[in-house]
Amino acid sequence: MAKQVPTAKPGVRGSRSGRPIMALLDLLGRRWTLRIVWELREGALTSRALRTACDEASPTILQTRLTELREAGFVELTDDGYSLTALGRELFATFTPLNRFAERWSKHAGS
Amino acid sequence: MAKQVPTAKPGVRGSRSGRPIMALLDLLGRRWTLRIVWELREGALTSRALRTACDEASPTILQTRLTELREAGFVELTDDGYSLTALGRELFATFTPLNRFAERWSKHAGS
DNA sequence: AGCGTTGCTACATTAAATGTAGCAACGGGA
DNA sequence: TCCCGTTGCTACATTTAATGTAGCAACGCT
Repeated sequence: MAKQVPTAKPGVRGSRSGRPIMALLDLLGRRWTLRIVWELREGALTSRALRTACDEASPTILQTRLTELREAGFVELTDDGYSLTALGRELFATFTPLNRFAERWSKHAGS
Repeated sequence: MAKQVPTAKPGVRGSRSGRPIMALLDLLGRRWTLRIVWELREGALTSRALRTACDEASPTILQTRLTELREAGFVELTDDGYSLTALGRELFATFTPLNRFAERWSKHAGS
């Protein structure tokens, strides 16, 4: 079963400070998590396709992150492969300004 | 000197794919990075104060992340301690929807 | 049956983070 | 001037996480 409360696993301190943003930052601040959500933005991917999209990251860690993301309710496994849930799509939507910011950042090109 | 191009260090694959968002996701997807930006949101903090804010994270990794964030142009060291640059404040601004999302997520409370 | 794909796991190696300690440099006081 | 607290930062041994390679069982297809 999925967790009933969106609390990130222990391992990174500050995960259970009670502030949801902390749990979220903790979860998103783990390797490949942001990338996975990003790669699923346009639709479902099979585990292998996701692995390819994530530059052949090790299946071990992808599986770990996918499990975490599923427990958090951001990702689900459908007949088409892994896919963002409605909640996951909401999460991705918050990245949109981040993407635009990244473009500006690249123009900035060093301090 | 700071890097001239906002390319995250090697170590995580997909850092130098040419797409700025990838380099940014890579940088932000490292432990404590998001948290540090978050904790600096309201003003400068000394390295010790930041460490306290980050739940006594090890100074080693905080220093590493601060160096990366400085090279990326998001953080600077002022007389008052570590502080977000104008660019860093822009970055933080993109977190605002994330914060609101985190609140919704906590209400959602498991799938 | 045979093949290819799926999601997923084992496990040894390598890399990163942690925790504790402590450094040199600066700034007050006394 | 000497002491004391603070600053930013580093060393280093231990613990934890990620990587890379291999391979499993289950499903679908022909």
